[in-house]
Amino acid sequence: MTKNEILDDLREKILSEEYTQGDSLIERELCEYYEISRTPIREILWRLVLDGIVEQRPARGFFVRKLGWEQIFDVFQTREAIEGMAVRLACQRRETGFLRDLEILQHKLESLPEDQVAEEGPRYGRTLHAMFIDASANTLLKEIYQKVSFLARLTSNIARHSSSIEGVSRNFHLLIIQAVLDQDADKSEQLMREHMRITCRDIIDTFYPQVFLGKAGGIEASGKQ
Amino acid sequence: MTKNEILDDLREKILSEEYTQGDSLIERELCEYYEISRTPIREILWRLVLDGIVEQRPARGFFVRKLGWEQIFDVFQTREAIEGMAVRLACQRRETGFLRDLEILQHKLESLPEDQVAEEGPRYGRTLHAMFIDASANTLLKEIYQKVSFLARLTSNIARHSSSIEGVSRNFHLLIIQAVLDQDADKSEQLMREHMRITCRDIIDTFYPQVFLGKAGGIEASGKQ
DNA sequence: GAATATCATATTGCATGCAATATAAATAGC
DNA sequence: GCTATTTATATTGCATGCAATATGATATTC
Repeated sequence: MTKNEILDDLREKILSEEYTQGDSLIERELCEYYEISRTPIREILWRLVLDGIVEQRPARGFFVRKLGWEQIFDVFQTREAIEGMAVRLACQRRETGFLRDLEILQHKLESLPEDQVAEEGPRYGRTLHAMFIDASANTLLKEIYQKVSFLARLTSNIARHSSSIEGVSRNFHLLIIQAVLDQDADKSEQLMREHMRITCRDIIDTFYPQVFLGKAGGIEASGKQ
Repeated sequence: MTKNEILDDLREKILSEEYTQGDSLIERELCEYYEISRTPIREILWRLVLDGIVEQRPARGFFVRKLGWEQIFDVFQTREAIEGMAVRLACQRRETGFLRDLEILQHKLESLPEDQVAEEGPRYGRTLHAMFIDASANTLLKEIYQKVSFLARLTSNIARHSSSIEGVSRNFHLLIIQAVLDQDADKSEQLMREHMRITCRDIIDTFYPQVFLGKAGGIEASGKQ
């Protein structure tokens, strides 16, 4: 295994929760498993810190980042900011390649049978969101999104494959695509932000229903002060 | 010098452009200068990569990140997204400590004599922006802002101390503070975003006036495609 | 003289031994 | 029996030698 392959393998193991969140990543164990020495392993671990999914504590070592349910809000609020701006910027793009790709995805989403939305939807969704980030032509936004998307996977592995949530998402994706094709920057951003807020809310409702004790205050009353 | 002191020292040297952007950071030279060995120096360099101001290229080493003028747009667009969301979230905060600090800053800004705006303004500005990020109570947003603020310093060291730009910024800061005190989330976000767009534009106009050749297209016509 | 190939040097990549520190387990004191 | 202290172990932190690679200079060919 090359160093990059080890990096990808370890990242995948963390994202698929083969390692439990909060687990200590012991250098010697990783050395023995991957049959390389501590120095390159440490470099790999620093790269995963850069990805946001591992953290390093001085004199303690490296740990798989632990994200509580309340961090779901943090991730979605950040996505709302980042992806809202990205899709706004993407509206300026008129390259035929980008527009063509967008229309292809539009048709695929439109013609997706209801019973396949839960299975195929998430993949299309990831592609679409990444396309907007690319189209923003903002390297810093892209750099940040990389990290945020890893954390999104880490917070909501479980949320995938819920057919009702994916159905709503597909409708948002179609509306957003149309807004971008129409070069309506305000509308595209507004839709993307609403998409993030609603998806966040749906995930909480579905997987952490106890969070909204009464429905009085919504998020404010939920424990995130 | 402890390792943390070396980290701070090196970061400061990079941010103050004692190292030229794009420069190679040679491990052995740093070792001799700081009188420690390569292993801890490499750890320090990885932390600076995490700060966004250093980049690592395999088999080539570490380099001071090089940001062209066109990256100023990237940084301000990202700040617009991040800080717009942060100030929106900050509007929810009603802790007396936060509100008091805000009012103290408000009075300081109001009573700041015109001829001291260029000198004192930037410092108050940094404090205020950091306060909003803190008040957002979003750890991910804060984490990202850390990096973005370093890059902001790296792109626009020169922009500080321009009294006309700082005068405009002060006025925005006062308006934003009032919006937050009034808990007007929409207005606070809208003002923060406008603040970022205008500051970006002013910096380009002042320090890179050749960018807007004709004033036909604005940013779109400027070279950032 | 220009382009290419070869070689010398500088720099990073890797492995590993020892030191310092944190964790836990066992023991002593109350 | 519980707490505090000591001791033992496990793990990271640091330094350094050697290997692999990239860079730059020199020489060689056309």
